[in-house]
Amino acid sequence: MGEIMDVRYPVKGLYVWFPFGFDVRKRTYAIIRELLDKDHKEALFPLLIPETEFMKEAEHIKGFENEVYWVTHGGKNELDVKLALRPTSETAIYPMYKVWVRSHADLPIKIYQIVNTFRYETKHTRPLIRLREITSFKEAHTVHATWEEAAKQVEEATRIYQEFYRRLAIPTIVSKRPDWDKFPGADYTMAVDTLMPDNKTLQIGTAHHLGSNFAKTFDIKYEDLNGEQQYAHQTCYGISERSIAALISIHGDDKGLVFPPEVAPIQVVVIPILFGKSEEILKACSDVADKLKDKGMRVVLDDSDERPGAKYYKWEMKGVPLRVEIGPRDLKNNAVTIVRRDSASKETAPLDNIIEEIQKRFEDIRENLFVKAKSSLNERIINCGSLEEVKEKISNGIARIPWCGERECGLAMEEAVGAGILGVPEGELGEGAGNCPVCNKETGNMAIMAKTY
RNA sequence: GGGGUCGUAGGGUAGCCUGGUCCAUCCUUCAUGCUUGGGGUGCAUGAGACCUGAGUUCAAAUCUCAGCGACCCCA
Repeated sequence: MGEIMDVRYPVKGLYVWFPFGFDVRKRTYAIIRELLDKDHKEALFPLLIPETEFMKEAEHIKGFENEVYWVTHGGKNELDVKLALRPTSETAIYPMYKVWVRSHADLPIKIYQIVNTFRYETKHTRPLIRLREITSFKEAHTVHATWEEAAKQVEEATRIYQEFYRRLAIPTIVSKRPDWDKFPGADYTMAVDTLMPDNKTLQIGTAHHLGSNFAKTFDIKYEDLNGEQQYAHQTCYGISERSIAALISIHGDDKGLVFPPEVAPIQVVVIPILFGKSEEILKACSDVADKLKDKGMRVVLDDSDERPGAKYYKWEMKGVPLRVEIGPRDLKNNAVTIVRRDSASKETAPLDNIIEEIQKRFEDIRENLFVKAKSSLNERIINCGSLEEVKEKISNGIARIPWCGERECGLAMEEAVGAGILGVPEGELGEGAGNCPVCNKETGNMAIMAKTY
C-alpha cells in the first residue's frame, strides 16, 4: 500500500495517488474501458448537481442525503440553489436523458463515465476502500424500452465485471442483494464480491435495475411503435478503486506487492551480477532489456551499485512479475536466470529465446495467480447448518446457509450472527437444499453471509 | 451511534507518568567517499522531527483545553 497511495494528505478520507499507484490504476482502468467500449460510449457529466434535481427522487435522497457535500457559496455570495458534489451521478445524468430520449429509436442508450464522487463518510475511512472522495468511480447508465431489456443489461454488466476481474486474476461471487440492502431507488441490485485475506468480503462492483423509478421522477419517456408515450427503463452499474484494493490485497504477500503482468507498472527487471567490472555482463543485460522493450514490455535495467540481494528485495516489494539475472555463470552458458515473483521459482532459460521465455511466463503467472486466489476463496466458503455455526465460523470466511428469502428471516439471521447477508449467489453456490434457520421452511436457496468492509 | 488509545525527521521509535539534564534517543532512509558484489556488504562523514492554536509556568516534547488527524473496540 505504501507504494500506491500517500495517506498523509491532511484531510480525512482523501488520499493521493503516487505516480506508481496511478500507473496501476491507469492499466487497470484501461481494461474496463476496453471491455465497455465494445458496447458503450464514454461521456462526461458535471460534478455539481443542483439541489432541485438532486432532491427529486425520494428513495435516492434518503439513501444519500446524509453524505452529501454541498457547495453553498460562489465567492462571498450565497447561492440561490445549492449545488451538491455528486455522490453518484443519476441526478446529474437523468435530466439530460429526459432531453435526449424521444423515440424508441433512441434506445438503448449505454453511456459510462469515469469520475470522482464525494461522500461524507462518517465511518472509518480507509484508502481505496472507504473514501470521502472516490477518485475512480466508473459508472454506467443505460436506458431501455422495456423492463426485460434492462434486466438483460444488468446480467450483461455482471458478466463484464466478472471478465474484468478475471483479467486481474481476482475471483468473484455474484449475488442478488437482499431487498433491504439494494441501491436506493432501484428495483433490485446485483453485486460482485470478493474475499479479502482477513476473511472480510469486499463489494467490488454493483449493477442496479432501476425499473422506471427514475424515469418517472425525471420524466424520461419515449414514443413507442404505436405512437404512445412510454416510460423508459434504466440500469446503472459501477466499479471503483476498490478493484485496486482487491488487486493489491489478494495477490500481495509478505514480501510486498504482486501484480499480474498486464497491470504491472514494471513487468521485467534485469539485474546484472557483477564481479569487479564486467562490460560483457552489462552489455548482455542492456541487450536483453532493449530486446524486451522493443516488444513493448515495461523493463527496468537495474545497474545501480547496490548488492544483488538488496535489488531483489526492492523489486519484489514493487511487485515486478519477472526478474532476469545475468551473471558470469549465465553468460558462459549463453543463458539467463529467470525468477518469478508469484512462485519464487528460479529457472534457467536460453538467452536466444528470451522473448518467448518471458511471454510464456507472463501467461503462466496470470493463470497461476487466478488459480491460487480462486482456491483460496473456495477454501474459505463454509457450509453451515445453523446460525450458531455461522456465528462461530463467520470470522474464517464466507458462511453458506439455507435461507427462505423472506425479509424478516434474513434480518433475524443478520441480527443473530452479527454479519450481513450478501444474498443468494448465482450458480451452484446459491443452490442447495435445507431449512431456513429462522422459520424452518424448506428451501432450495443458499445465502452467503460474511463480515464486510 | 457509543467507548478507548494515540500524534516526536521520509518511515518506525526513545523521552512524557515525576516540566529544567533535550540545540531531543536508536533503527531505517537520504547524500558523499572508499569498500563490496549469485538474497538486505562494511566503514567514515553529513542531512532530516517535538500536529496546530490557546493556556498554566521563571521554564513545556512533557501539564490543561480546543481544533485537526490517525488507529482500536463495541453497536
